[in-house]
Amino acid sequence: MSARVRIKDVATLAGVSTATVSRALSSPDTVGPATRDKVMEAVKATGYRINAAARDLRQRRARSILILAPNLSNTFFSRIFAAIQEEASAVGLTVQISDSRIGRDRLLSLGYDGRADGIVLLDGSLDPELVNGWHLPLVQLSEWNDAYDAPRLGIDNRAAAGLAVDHLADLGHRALLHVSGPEDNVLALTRREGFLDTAESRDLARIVLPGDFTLEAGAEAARRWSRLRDRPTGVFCASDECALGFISECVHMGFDVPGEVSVMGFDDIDFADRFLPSLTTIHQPRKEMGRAAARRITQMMQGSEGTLRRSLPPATPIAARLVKRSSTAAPPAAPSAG
Amino acid sequence: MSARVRIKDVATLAGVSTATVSRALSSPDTVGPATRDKVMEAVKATGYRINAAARDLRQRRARSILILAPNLSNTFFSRIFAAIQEEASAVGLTVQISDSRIGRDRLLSLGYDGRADGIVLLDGSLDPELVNGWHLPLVQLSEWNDAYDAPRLGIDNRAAAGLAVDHLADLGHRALLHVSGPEDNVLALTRREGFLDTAESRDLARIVLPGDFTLEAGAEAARRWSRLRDRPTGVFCASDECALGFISECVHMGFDVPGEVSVMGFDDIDFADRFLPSLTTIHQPRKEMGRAAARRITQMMQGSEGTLRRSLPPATPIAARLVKRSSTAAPPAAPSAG
DNA sequence: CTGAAAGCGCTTACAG
DNA sequence: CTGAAAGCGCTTACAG
Repeated sequence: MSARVRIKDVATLAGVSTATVSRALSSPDTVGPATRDKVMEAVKATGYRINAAARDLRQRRARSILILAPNLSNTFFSRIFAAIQEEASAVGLTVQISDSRIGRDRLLSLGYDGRADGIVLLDGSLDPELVNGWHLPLVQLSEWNDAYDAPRLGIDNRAAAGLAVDHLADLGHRALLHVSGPEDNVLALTRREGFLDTAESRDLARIVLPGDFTLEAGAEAARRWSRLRDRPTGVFCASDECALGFISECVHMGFDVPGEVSVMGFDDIDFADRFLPSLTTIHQPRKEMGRAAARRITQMMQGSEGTLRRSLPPATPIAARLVKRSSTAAPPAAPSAG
Repeated sequence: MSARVRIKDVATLAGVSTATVSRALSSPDTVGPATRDKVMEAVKATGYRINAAARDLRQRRARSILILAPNLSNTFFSRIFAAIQEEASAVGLTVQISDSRIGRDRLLSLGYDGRADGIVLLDGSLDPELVNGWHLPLVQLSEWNDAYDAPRLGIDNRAAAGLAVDHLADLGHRALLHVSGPEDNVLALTRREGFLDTAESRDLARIVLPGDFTLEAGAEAARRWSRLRDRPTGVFCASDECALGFISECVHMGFDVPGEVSVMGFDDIDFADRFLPSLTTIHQPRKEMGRAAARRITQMMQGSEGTLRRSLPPATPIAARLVKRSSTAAPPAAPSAG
């Protein structure tokens, strides 16, 4: 009933010291059975719950993982968050989620304000000096930065982009367009590289248009594509959202997908399967990624303080795979290009 | 450089007491200018950051908002999370996000473990006794439960469902289908009531099919709809995901949307606009909802401890509105029903 | 304007 | 097996 029951209240009621209450709760077998029962009864009677803030301060650990992502409203992240939360919760850890674009000073504090003792970082664009200045276990997930001194988890984006190009080439496309992500984004860069390299090795014509992973960027790219003299018949977008925007705009302009142009994405978000046409894409196992990151950071948090960030055994690699659906097909028989 | 700089280290370096360092940092004008400069210099030199856990314990506040939602991977929530985070961050509060389905005991602790001092609850299905047992300011967002003793923010779901029915009726539909959400969900219940009441008042035939807000539930409902003898020509789904699943399955089965059947959703998620056909739906201002909740909980947290939960001025009501797009149209001229 | 001291609510060597 | 005491790293009346 009362707003705040402290350990002292329980101790008084049970007629023991606070030390004993603490022990009865955290390591019951170090306490005599009779005492234990008395304590448990008092706990029940008072409705006592440990004040985590006090325990954390005393033990100098927060039992909390901080997730830092560049955009909380991005659909791609939500399933990853859920997976991390699930894993963390199972081992008694709480999860804090914060936008990684909250400003340098605030970000600096987060790294060592005593409220988190491990970080899962989904942003490769932060200042490495800042990130490496955090004295906390850190795991990079999805995005990464070679200058961060921390293990990284994620798929091989370059190879995955190659899978996409191979798929379009195998269907018979001879000219490809890639709609890229933001200029400075490591995922965008590696996917673009994978696109260009594989397209070159398969001797395909290739163009890259800028984008930023969003629906609107895809739509804009479609408009630019439509004005091209020699329109590529195969399009590989750097994200599913972008691909859905591209297809949507194509259809609005009167093009048939995949009849006139094949379009594929990257990520395999939930909607990919239900879009019309359903979207051929590269599947990223987001749940698996989240779980792997959670496990890894948990390991690192349990390790001794002296453990070097890089010194843990490598995680199981995470595999991306091609998912063929209805948005890609053989190019039109009559070439649209002169 | 060193892993942990404490306030004592700063005090020693600056040649003052820890009290002075604390004051220089939290209320600079209560400290002499020369002293202040010395302290600031020492802070800079050591790279000191306040240990939030210690400050929180001492001040008995955590400067943190806890968001509790029934499913972190639900697309509907992501933009709300982002908005709350943004608002909270602006006033120096951190945000913790947790799944509200983590189990009774864990949930109980969350309410008063000293790590959060305000809760935004997006789940109306928790045990009211548990929720009301939390001695923390609480705001209900989107979902609600009349047994929770806390203010609620969100749209009028019943009226919004009426908007949907009116739209279909105005187009000329005489028989409607509603695909509902989970049986025990308050949003599902009120939307269904709004559907039934308005359909009755407009003298329309009406059927309800079960669902659970998901893409797959929508697809399943579409299959059931297709087997109906007298197929309703107007369909109102309790969520956008459900509507997209419904449409997708209809198209796969060979039906034209909206030529043969009009389908609309609820929420106006990002994809609604880009789906093919674009989705007529009820717009919920998710960003506004998140901001309103963040502001409200912040107010409540600043209020005196004695402030009753319900005693604050009512928040500005949040308005839902109909967004007409391409998934709804007049019913087919030749009625499909005998 | 500044410092010594108490205390937030716990946990944990240290004795016994 | 149990308790008294110290201490996690801060902040804040209370003196001066």
